[in-house]
Amino acid sequence: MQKNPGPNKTQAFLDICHQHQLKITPQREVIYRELLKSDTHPTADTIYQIVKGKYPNISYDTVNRTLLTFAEIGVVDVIEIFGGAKRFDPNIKNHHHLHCIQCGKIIDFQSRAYDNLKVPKGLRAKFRVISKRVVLRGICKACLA
Amino acid sequence: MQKNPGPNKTQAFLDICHQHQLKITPQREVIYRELLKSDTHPTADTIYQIVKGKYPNISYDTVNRTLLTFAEIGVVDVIEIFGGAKRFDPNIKNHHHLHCIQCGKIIDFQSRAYDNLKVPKGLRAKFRVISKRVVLRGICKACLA
DNA sequence: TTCCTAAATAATAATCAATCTTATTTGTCA
DNA sequence: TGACAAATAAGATTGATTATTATTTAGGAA
Repeated sequence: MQKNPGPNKTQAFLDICHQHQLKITPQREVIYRELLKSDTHPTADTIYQIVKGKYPNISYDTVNRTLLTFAEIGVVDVIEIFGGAKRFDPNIKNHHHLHCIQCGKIIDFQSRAYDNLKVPKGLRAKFRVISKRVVLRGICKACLA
Repeated sequence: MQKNPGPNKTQAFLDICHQHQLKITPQREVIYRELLKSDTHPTADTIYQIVKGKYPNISYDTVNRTLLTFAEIGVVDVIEIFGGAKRFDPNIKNHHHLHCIQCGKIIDFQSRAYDNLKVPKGLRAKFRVISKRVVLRGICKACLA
């Protein structure tokens, strides 16, 4: 029972690439596909290691650049983790983070309430808010045990 | 009219060092003093450049290690900025961030409402929350102009 | 279909932040 | 004061990311 990206997501990806005048290359396709299959916020290097199994000639730079390009056109999200490499997340729905300060793990969660947080009145004149994210730092279940 | 750290803050700093059995070295004192004077969330390198003016022999490693030590004993806060070096913040009161995605600036703000955010019910069993931070990403006033 | 061109890639070098190693120096306490 | 553990300086090392450049290729035009 493997998670299946489904043709819909893949098609949407191709459409967005076209919208942005990005060429569809085998590298981009395989990178996107592998990222979709993942559920652990992989780093560029993790994706690189996986993809290299199928395309031994691919370079790390291509993987990293491609993932950043994906972030620019909005098909993936980039997560910055304290003290570590960037992580890429195919889940682009607005979400928030649990950050375990023991093991460093980042866990996504959804919260309608957090999505709808009110921006403090005093700020509205000084800053145009585009997105909101709540980061809860603490200890995850595994580390508590 | 320069911002003055004041003897109280300095004394509190010395006390906390003693509590943690940290030796009081000239390097630690000057690094702490310069960080207190700053209001721009400097990086380790920024502090290094400033301190080097007074102690030409100080090494980057010492500045960086010292700042991390300060973070461990809770006298400074560490901020992770998307795609950049760690930044250090002498303001350890709970606070939140505006992150301008244009110029990269981080602006602190206080919000009682955000401090008191409710943790979603479903999470409480899975995660022990220690601190909460809201990051509002958008465009700052200067960049809007 | 074939050709052309701009875009993308691979390979490598360079950069930047952060950490480690080791010899030396220095706070702190007895 | 003297001893010793802690801290520092200097330089090397690691790891992630970005830049450079020559080569290849996707995709539109003829």
